[in-house]
Amino acid sequence: MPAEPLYLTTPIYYANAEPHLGHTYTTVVGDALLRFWQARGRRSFGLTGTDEHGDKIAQAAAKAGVEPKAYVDRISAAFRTTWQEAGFHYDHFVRTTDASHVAFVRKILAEIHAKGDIHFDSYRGLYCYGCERFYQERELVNGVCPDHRVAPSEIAEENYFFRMGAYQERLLAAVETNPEWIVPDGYRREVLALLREPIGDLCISRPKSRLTWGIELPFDDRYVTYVWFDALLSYVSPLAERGLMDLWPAAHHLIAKDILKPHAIYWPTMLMAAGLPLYRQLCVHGYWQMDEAKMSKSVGAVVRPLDMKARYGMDAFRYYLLREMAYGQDAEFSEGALVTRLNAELANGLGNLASRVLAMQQRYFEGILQPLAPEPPDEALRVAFATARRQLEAHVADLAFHRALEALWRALDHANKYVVETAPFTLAKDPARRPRVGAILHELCEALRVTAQLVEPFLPETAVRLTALLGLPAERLAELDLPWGGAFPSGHRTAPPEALFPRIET
RNA sequence: CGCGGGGUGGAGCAGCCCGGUAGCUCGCGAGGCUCAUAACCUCGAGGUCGGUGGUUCAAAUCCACCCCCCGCAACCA
Repeated sequence: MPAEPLYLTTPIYYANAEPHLGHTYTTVVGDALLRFWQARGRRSFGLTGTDEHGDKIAQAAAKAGVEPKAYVDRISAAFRTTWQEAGFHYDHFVRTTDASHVAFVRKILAEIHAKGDIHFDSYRGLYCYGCERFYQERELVNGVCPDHRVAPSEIAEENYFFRMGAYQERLLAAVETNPEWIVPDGYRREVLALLREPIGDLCISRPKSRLTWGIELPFDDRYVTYVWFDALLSYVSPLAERGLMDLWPAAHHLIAKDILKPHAIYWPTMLMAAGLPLYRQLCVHGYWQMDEAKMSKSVGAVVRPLDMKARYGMDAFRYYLLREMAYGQDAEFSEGALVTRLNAELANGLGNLASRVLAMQQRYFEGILQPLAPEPPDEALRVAFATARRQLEAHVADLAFHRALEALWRALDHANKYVVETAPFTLAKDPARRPRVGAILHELCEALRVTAQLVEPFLPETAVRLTALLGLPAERLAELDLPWGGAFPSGHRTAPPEALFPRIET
């Protein structure tokens, strides 16, 4: 396994609404990756958090009748408690209102300004006083603001601009020479297409007359910085604060496709200007499409993660998200499909296998493990699980979680066939065949143990429960290289079965 | 106009990057088993892999063109 550490980030979620399906998906992926690599001995550090400044938040707060800080305190807390109740792992939760982050942003802005990459200029555009924002001509409907139905005024405003274009060539070279830098490849091609056009300058300030909810520029107190300089730097500021800057070059950013441009264009040029190394990889995923006709009324257009947890269990929800979407592509979210997978793959596949094995183990041997005595079908079973591990690990390294799970389920299918083919329940009727029955069940207990280990990053609760049912200590979960046959000492006793995934009747 | 993604048995999808028996889940038909969460196993029906042309001994997979569908186009993962 790689010696290089892993610094994994989710986006720093914009704190203008409570956590929904999109946030949850990215965070599930992050959690699964952290668990996966930690189990394999890789040093890792996970970051998530909330992006709390800006227009939209000031407006949302005003609408809610509270101060911006009170508003973001509430939303940020909602994210944190949601992730906690969902059982997600991460090492740091950053808020862009953290004092250390604010200080870090000001420091970087001052440095880039001193270096000459930030200049003051006049910006001319179509401004709607009702919306308090500029419009592009193509956004207007018949020349008027779509909300207020009035023609915007052309006004000039002075602002600070980051000379992003100065780094365009270096950025292009970086994208061209490193094909793994932005994955999947479709998104890299999209970035290359963007870089065929001049990227120009990036407006990075807002006058306080228009927006006060932001970080004041260190070189002009009439302005606050706007959005990206603030938000993107939150990937770095927690490391600086904690003395972990050595992790920075190992940064892998998980994002959805809507924020590709800021991450693939603004961010690397900002890093170049700041004299920091580039992040290691940008991992871009698609959207969950919602077909409202297929959603139950109680769910509606917004899928709340804790509702899903309450209804189906967190592991089933995680399984569905990871199994259904091919990372990078869009997928459709449907509760019906979730239930189908829960029943077919979790309950009938994994759950039922555990149930039948533990039941026989209980019935024939009162839970006591019997000695192994490998025969050809047993060897084939071992090969199936060894193959599953190899494929699963290769697919996770490729972010192909759907294929990783599929690979493990092929082994589980093999195990279910193995039960029918070796028919321990038939052999058990013949006292002379009892040792063979015991050996078969031992093989199956090993299969379940390996399953618990391999599935842990994706279904952490299930892994723990299955390990406990096998009568093993939780630490065993991390011992991935324990040889087949080495998990159960002589006289070991397994627990009576219990349903890991009750079927959802439809 | 541009960019991206799709078009694979009844439904939903994977496979395509690294050409060589078309796979998964659901649904349907028949049978088996009885350890198990009416679960499990076997067999079967059902596909000219959007179209045309090309490369190749060989193409769902590579290339070209075309036809449909869906997103994006300065701040929703």
